[in-house]
Amino acid sequence: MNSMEAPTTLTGRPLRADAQRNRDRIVGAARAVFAERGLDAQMEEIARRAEVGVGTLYRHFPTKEALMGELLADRWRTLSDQARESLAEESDPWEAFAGTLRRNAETMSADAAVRDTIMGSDSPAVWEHSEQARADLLEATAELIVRGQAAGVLREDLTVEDVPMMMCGVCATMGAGGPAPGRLDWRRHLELVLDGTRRR
Amino acid sequence: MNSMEAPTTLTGRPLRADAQRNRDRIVGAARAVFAERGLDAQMEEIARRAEVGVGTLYRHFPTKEALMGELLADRWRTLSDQARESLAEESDPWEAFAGTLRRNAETMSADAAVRDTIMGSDSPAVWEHSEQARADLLEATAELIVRGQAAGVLREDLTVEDVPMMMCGVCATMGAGGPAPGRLDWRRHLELVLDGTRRR
DNA sequence: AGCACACCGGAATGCCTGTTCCACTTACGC
DNA sequence: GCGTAAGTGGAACAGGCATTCCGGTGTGCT
Repeated sequence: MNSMEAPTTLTGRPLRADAQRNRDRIVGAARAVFAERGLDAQMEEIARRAEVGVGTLYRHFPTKEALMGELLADRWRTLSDQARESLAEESDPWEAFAGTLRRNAETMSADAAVRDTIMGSDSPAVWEHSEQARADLLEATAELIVRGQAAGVLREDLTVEDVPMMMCGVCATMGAGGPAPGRLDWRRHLELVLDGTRRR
Repeated sequence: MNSMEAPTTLTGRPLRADAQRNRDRIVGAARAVFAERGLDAQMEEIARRAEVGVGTLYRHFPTKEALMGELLADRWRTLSDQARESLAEESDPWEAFAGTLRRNAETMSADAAVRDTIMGSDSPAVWEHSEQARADLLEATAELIVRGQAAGVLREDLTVEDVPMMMCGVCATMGAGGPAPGRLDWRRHLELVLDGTRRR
């Protein structure tokens, strides 16, 4: 689960050994830099961290958005994997639901770029590449909800679409120590929100 | 309530008539442009909309952040005025609390720049100018909470700081039709969150 | 009316960042 | 070993945008 890329070039041939190595380095560096700096990480920094020239970076990914798109799809795979794990392992429907949201929130708290993307003040180009992966995540989420509702622990009117919405909200409070006075505690925020999804 | 500016120049003298007129135009234009474009509105557009040269704009406000800071303080006055109104007019503690949040959310939904500021991925320079106004808002909010808790309609552990946090979350879903697939409905989000603040 | 000085406009400046270009290396099949 | 297509680095380019500069303009006061 959760691999990364078809290692072929457009002519069908497999990537040359050094090219493949560089590609991996770039993806790794991008993951790190995007995670800490968010969507406005700089291409040059990514290149530097990958110990590669910018030119090389652009040989592998046509634009910044394409690069981010790749990572985004991967992140969504992570999230839906985690959801499906809860679905399989956890027998208590409430814990399965709440636990998934908690775990996924934890994941997003470590990646500023996904947060930025989810809160989406940016171009659609980033999203395009990952429709499928996102759909998978929604599917898993839907199952969690149905199960919770069947057990009578989740409000009847809770929708799949509500979850990304709430997560978007929680992500907004994760901005690493922004200038907003008074500490924001996203874990608490999440608990508050979760309580709002409980069957009264 | 809710005025705007000391109309004096640094030498103490009152502003020249035309200067005062321009200043007003600038503030008006800035309010509009910031409201619709958010924090990354462009100075040139503000100047254009105010029918004024950029130079003039900079004569009145040293930087973009200073200008935004001014508007921000004003917005906070709006919000706390609304809170105090509820406090005075509404006798039902729950409605006073929930109504204020609803009204204030409605206000913020009309102003992209405050939203951006609250979600704060930006410089502290903007905030500085409005500490006082923000403190006022928190004070009013605190009263709403205390009253609600006394009446037993709000969870006992709800804090003043929780409110900006939740509002921050709701604001995140207001991004005017961002690229995120599936419509986000901030009003629903707010209701969900409000339910989370209710006494069980 | 006439003079100073406050004000104005907007072209020009400077910086930041994504993207392109191309002379130079290097992997790999023969 | 050699030739060549694939791959590389990083200087240079381009567009966007806040901010500055300064020659010109109009207000307010006497």
